[in-house]
Amino acid sequence: MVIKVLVELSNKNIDKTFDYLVPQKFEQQIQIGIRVVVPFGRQTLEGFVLGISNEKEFDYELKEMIDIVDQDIILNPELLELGKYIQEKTLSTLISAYQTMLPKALKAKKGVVVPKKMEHYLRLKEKIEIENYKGKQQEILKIILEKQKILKKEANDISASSVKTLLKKGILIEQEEEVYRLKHDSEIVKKYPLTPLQQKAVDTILEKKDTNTTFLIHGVTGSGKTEVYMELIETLLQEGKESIVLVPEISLTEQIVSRFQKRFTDSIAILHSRLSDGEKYDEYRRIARGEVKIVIGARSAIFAPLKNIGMIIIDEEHTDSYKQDSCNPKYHALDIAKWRAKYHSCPVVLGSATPTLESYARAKKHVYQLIELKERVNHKELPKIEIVDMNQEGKRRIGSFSKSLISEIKTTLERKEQVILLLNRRGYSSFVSCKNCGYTEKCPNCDISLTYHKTSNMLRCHYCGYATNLKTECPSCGEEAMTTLGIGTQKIEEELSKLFPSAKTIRMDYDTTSRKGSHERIIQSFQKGEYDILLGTQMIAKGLDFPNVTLVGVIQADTSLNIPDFRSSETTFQLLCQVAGRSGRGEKSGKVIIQTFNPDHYAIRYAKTHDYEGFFQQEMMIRHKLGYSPYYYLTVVRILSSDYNEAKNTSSKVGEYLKKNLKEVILLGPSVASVFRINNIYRFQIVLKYKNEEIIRPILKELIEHYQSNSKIKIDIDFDCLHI
DNA sequence: AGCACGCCGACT
DNA sequence: GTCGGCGTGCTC
Repeated sequence: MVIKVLVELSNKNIDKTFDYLVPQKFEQQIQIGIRVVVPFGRQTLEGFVLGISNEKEFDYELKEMIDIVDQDIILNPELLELGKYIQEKTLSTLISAYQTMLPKALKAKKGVVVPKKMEHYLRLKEKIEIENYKGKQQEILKIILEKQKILKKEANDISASSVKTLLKKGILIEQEEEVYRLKHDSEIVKKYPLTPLQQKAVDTILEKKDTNTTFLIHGVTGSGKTEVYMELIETLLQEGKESIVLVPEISLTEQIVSRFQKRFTDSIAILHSRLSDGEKYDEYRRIARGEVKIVIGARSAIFAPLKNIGMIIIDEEHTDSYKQDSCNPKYHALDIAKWRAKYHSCPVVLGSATPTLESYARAKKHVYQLIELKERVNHKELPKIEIVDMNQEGKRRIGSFSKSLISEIKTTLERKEQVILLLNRRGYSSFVSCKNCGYTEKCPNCDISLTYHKTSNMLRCHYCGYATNLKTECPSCGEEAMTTLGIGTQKIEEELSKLFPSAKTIRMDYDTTSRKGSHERIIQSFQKGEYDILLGTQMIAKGLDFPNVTLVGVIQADTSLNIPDFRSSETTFQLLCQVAGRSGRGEKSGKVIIQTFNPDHYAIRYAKTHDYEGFFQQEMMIRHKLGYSPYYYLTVVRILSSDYNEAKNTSSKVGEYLKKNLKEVILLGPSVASVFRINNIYRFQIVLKYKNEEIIRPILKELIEHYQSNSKIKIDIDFDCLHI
């Protein structure tokens, strides 16, 4: 027997299988999709079995495989196919596609470490008469009779000496078994009756539950999308069908997840980044063995190896973390969802209060079926939003707080209600703005905020390469106040403690949530009313449901507006709508105050009136005019090298090549990437704007292959990129 | 990733 | 003449 094995060769793009002989003793256990250990050169590696045959194709001597890693199949036929699709779609290696689909413990690796958790159990050796035993011994044996086995630890807690005696007498035997790490506690919760609107949404989707249809639920914040999802899932569950639910990031949507968990108890598996490798392995195994009917998790949960999927739900579908863009393969969970839904012939359900322009445009063109939920379940109006023009505040403001925000916080606290304050600072790319008036310099060619490059002290457009010297004097108001400094949550926290010394504030940002479980702790203590004010970055904007929050304040809406990205208006609008939706979810109606230096910006104006449709129309017009998504697809080709000249020269060469071969494609660049140097690797980029993906794929494939053997240059492609 | 092969500079 | 620098290429 000969097997074809795909091994991981980190770095190098050797993406082919190697053939090995199978020793007789393993032949029975060999299946396509399991992992085996093979000798590779002088090293020993794990790899996936992708093919089995009886004769060798080559005339040289084959080596023998060493061992089998798995009894069960890791890559089932669907995942094997899916990997090929990802390879094709993202032009990445097949092995990297398979590796990203799997939890760490099941990836093919070097040294073999399977994190198994073992426990000692006690079982009966043979049938007994319970009456023959008294006291503690009887107590232990009763449990075993009822549950077949008992944890030795538990039995020891009852009476260690009795355990010893029973073992010695040969009445009990001890066995070691692999166990799951996570406890799945059950707590039955009441089902909320659906509103007529929710019921209608459920009915509409269930009508097509056996078809490969994509639905877009456009539901205002508080319209009860989660209840709709749960109802759909329950209906499918009764038919024996499984569901996947994607949420942006479990720790940020803790409240939603716990509602799912309570309703579906032990038929649900929760996958998220804060599980340990062992816990992830356990959850994955439960899914693969068919012990789980519902999988809820962030992006990678889309690969959950369920075998009879009835529906894939993507909540907050506009979330950009559904696209993996930091490492290869750069895939979007929505594409994977569509592929799997086609495979299982089931619907995809997207939900958002602020869908991406792409999704909403598709819904309008009837590519997706649109479902509107325009009412909150509490039948209250959406919270009233007040825009505060910070240009007009002058001396009235105290620090970062306008007069109206201060007085609203004051009255809200007096009413014993809670406040959420959002500081939507995003630190990843530095742009320069005026401390005095909020002005940000934009590229004359691209209408994109310029990025500050410290090394050259220049402002650059990383779309087209335009560059200008940094001026400290603001071109708008004339003040010497152009600065890269931003305000941070810590500074705001300080100001708050001075303004409202008796209010208890809790801060939630990257710094306060890095420890495991800290999100949950912050959310729970705020929910219990231990704090009056929750101050945080955008991680507080999504999904939280606190009935006692009646005021939401946005400290400075401009920060996200000025990010040098063609989606910055959309991101700002989404963020403002999302965070506004945290207010007035209970019996009392809510209020929102947005502080900004750009009160006339359309993203802010449309957010004020909760006018998604209006924003959509306006933003579509702009995207059309500037030639961005959804009118054009965007793909970015990055040229990376530790040698500056090599990177620069190659990027021009690549630019020439693309220009020559892609006549219908609009090329931007080559220019320096937004982060010009990472880890001493210089980065140049070329942006492709196009209507037909099929044209660019073979050309880019050739480009990758051409540079594959070049050790100095790395070509990195992000198909259908969200950001440039 | 490792490790051998291989083709040029400064040494016992 | 040889020792060793690490660029290039291969691993069933």
